[in-house]
Amino acid sequence: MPQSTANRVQKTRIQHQNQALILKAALEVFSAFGYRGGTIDQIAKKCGLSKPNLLYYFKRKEDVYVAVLEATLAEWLEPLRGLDVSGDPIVELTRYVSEKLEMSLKNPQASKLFANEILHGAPHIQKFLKGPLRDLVEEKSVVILEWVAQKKIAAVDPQHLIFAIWAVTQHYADFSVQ
Amino acid sequence: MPQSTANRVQKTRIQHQNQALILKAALEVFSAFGYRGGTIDQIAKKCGLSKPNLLYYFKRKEDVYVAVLEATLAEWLEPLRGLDVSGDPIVELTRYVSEKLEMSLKNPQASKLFANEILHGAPHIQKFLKGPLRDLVEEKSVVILEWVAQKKIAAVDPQHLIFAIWAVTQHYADFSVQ
DNA sequence: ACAACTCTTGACCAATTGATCAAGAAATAA
DNA sequence: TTATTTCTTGATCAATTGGTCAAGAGTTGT
Repeated sequence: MPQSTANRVQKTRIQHQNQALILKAALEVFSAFGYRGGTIDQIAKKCGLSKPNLLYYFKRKEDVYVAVLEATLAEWLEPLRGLDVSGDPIVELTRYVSEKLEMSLKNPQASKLFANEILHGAPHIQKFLKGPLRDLVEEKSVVILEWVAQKKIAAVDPQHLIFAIWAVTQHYADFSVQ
Repeated sequence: MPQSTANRVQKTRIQHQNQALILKAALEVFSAFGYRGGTIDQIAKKCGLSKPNLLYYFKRKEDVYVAVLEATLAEWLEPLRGLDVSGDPIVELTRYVSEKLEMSLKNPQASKLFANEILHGAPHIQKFLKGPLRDLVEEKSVVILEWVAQKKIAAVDPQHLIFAIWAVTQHYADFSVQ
């Protein structure tokens, strides 16, 4: 039993390969149908594994979903790193939005995945935002709060602002595809 | 058999009452969990009817969903009526967005319902846009196309612009609630 | 009161779905 | 080779869910 139980830390070549297959298929399925709409049967069929085999790598459906979110979230937040407190808020935020939009257009599936997650109250994402990625979000929240304090921008909850930018860029990406 | 079969046109008092109950509960459920996530059992329990009784008024789950969409869509498009071709595009569109945002804030459930629908490719809504509400959308599409022709705004697909405005205002509403 | 129609529901069904398990096939280590 | 670990899957389960049906309860018009 890999992954879940902790008796094996090292990953086999096969593990790497199959987990990648699963995550790729899972992104397609969950982005198209949402968490509840997507089934592990679909995912298994799409990546050519049997259902029990898929469940050998990820014990529960939710584990697959969380893994997909986690695998995509880091890349997703990347454009946020560039936010510079010493820059002009308009310029900085515009650049961020533009970078994010470009990324959304290139990867509309990830876009839909997160949009769906947010629509349902972001129950899974919040763990990550308060986990390993907490630092980044907090750091940039400070930047935004600084701008607010300097009255350069209207008073907003930084997390909400970030989320809102996500929503807007994601939807623009969705419509471009449609 | 009311509704589906056409042997009864007149609606009973009880029919009116129960259909209203169902639609209200269905809006709550579908907006919270999406179409595939929401169940008719949930809806039935929420409005105090038995499941077969609910299915007496709406034969299929999809019928309930479509009915909710239809019941909400008319009110939803209302702010669009005000778009005036002779006005300034910026002013007109800004006013529209602001009216829409206010409505979204007042009715976040409808907001989430449509957001979910759009995320999944708006499979049901398109029927309405090309149905009884086609006129309104087409009329305002002409307005937008006029602005485009006069180079007052960038070239956009009017339907996409309308959808985009929906998406943005809806998400702002969602985050305000959260 | 009577008949006709409308409404309501418990019981039931078939399909889907997330998940398990034992047992065998493959790969790896000795 | 042989033993051990990893990988794979057919068969199977329990729960959920959309939907049906027949029979009874309630309502309404005459």
